[in-house]
Amino acid sequence: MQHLLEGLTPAQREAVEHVDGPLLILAGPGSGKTRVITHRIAHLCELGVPGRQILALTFTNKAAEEMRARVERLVPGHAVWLGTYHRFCARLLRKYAPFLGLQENYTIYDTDDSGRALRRAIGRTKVELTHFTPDNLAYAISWAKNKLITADEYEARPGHPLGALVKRVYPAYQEQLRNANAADFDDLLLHVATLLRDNPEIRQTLDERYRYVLVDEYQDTNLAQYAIARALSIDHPNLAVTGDPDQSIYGWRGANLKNILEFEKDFPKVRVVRLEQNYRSTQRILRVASQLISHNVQRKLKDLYTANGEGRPVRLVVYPNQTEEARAIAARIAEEIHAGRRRGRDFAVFYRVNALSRALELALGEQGIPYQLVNGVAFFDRREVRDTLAYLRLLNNPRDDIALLRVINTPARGIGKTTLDRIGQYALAHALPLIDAARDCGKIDSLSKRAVGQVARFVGLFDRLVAVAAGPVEEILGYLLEETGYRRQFEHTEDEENEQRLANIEELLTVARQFDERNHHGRPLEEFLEETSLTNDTDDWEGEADRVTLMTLHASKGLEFPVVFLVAVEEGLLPHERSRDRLDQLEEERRLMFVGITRAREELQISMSAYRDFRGQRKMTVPSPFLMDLPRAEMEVHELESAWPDPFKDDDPEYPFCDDAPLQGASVEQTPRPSGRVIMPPLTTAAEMAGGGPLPAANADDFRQHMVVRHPEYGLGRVVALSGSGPMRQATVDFASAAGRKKFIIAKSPLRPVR
DNA sequence: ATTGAGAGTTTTTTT
DNA sequence: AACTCTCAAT
Repeated sequence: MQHLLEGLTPAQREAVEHVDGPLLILAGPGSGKTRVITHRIAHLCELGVPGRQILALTFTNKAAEEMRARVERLVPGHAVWLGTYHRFCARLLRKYAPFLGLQENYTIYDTDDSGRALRRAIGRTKVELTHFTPDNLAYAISWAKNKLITADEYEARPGHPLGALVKRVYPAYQEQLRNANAADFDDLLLHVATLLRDNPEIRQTLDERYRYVLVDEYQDTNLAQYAIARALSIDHPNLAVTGDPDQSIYGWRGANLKNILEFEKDFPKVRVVRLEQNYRSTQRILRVASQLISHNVQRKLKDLYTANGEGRPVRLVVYPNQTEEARAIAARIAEEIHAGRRRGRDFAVFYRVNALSRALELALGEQGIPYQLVNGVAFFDRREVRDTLAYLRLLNNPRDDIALLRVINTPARGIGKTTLDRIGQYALAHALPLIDAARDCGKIDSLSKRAVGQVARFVGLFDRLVAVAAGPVEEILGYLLEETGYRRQFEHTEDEENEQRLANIEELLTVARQFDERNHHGRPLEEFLEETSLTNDTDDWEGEADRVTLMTLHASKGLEFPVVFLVAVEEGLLPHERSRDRLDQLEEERRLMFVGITRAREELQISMSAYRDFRGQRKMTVPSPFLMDLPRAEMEVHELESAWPDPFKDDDPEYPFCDDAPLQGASVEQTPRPSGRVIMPPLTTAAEMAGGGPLPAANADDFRQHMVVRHPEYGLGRVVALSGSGPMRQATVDFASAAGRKKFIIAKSPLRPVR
């Protein structure tokens, strides 16, 4: 037992040794929170608490996996229930489905599915969507669910047109789901919360069963999650929550900061432990973080301190455009790696939105640096994967109309919209799921003879598939891919896209095989579907892999890296344009940046670029107001006084900056700025960032005839001729500048393609 | 019923 | 820029 307490501070130890009664751990970034939680779980285990009485809830799969691994290492073999809220609820719902009008094989609809269901519901209610989009409605319904407002209970605020619409559509949508034996993400929580509220015996049983409940990232709980945690902690109020109000970044998902701020009201006898010492970052990084977050008004004061060293100055850099930004970062990473000072996995680059990853991917690719994109295009969102899974879902839950609509004509079977409409009408009239209506297609008069034949064939196919649906998932998949002809449509073509599709299908088969190996009980299909619905990526972030990590700020929460780059800190992006108008949203954006900064252990660079291509357009940026919140005086600021172009006489948006800016690494004091607007002209080229070392060679294969390229001395030019190959490949370039026409050996030249 | 062109629209973050 | 949706031609 002693090993669990070794090396802990008194505060940490207090939290770990706490056994009965409510516990609130207020943990700043890098304060060893995960360590405390996992050690506390282990401690409980060693005290003899059976693992099944411990319930640890997280928000992300990543956090859950991390914790599971650490608990397993500390006390192997204890079956603690550890996972995300959604997964916990999904499990519970399997068991108690009938209480909520569902069957145990219910389907979990993700955002895409529920959007489709919602569209159908809108169609059924015949409401006019003149002023709103389905997305508006979806958001409003989700909001209501997070607030524990059911379809029956929903009341529109007087004079709110959207509310009036929701009042009509929400029940219809809910009926869709119920008929399809499906639940959306929000339902998972809402149903369980309702279950616990309306069934005292069940609540009591579960309270008894889950004696010790832990909730991580409590600042991110919404009302439904809050209600669930509370309901499980009435007879046995051993609820331990951890969180940091300054790291609340999910307000848009209904997270309610009050839950953590008022925890002490809910449980007057709570023990509060504050973990404020930071073990992660240098003093400088921490000061930047503190200074930034201190600008939030809605905040409890908190001191962050560390015994770590001063560290290197935090750098603030302005680049001319995002390509330069990405290249400079890539070059810097490459240099550190080649010099043997760092490894790939020491680095992370954070950005506000996924769309910003592309320039970075490209630049890292040019340098040959392996990187890992976290939560980019989610594997399970790809069309072929969704199609295939839809087949599985239909097999598992034949009432899943959304799945049926997805697969009935995929691949094309000559069952078109008209046919489907007619079947849909029949289904509606007879209160049948679509599959049963399809089975009755012979009785539907309006159908053409040909249509009846096609539909009947599909039903036959479906029945053949159902016959194998109890087996291992990989077998079901393999069979259905053949039998449906789904795989065939991508085979025997040269099409690169089709090959990618096939590869993804193979990948899905691998996922299935791995699942089968791990799971030998009960209902493989059902559990496989649950797992895939609640996970968004197969290649979860592997801290082990020696790769540079690229991810959104949201995804970075809970992680740490020796070196962090935070890019595109620009007005409209961070803070995001949709968060500008409301103070609470703006403060959430600031917290988001705070989270990003505090991921860094040793080095941090914050950057923006003067121009950015976004949504297909090149625009001059405005520095993020958050940059004004930073202690610029003690940072290493890279900027030039003179080079900022006049935005009003910008007739050449291509390249407003000279390339040979006399830029040294020395820190430049920030000058006073007029009228609250930061003037931060650019500087810093890839060459400069690389510390004056030789430029990494360009990849000669990237050059094409007519391509626009850039030369640090001659500026922009166009490739007029290419010759040779490999290291001797030459390019002839016409420069716009006085340099005129020049010839280069690409590998030895500093030529770079533009974008 | 299927395909293709053109228009139109969109985009935060996650389960 | 990339994607989806709509509508018309096949």
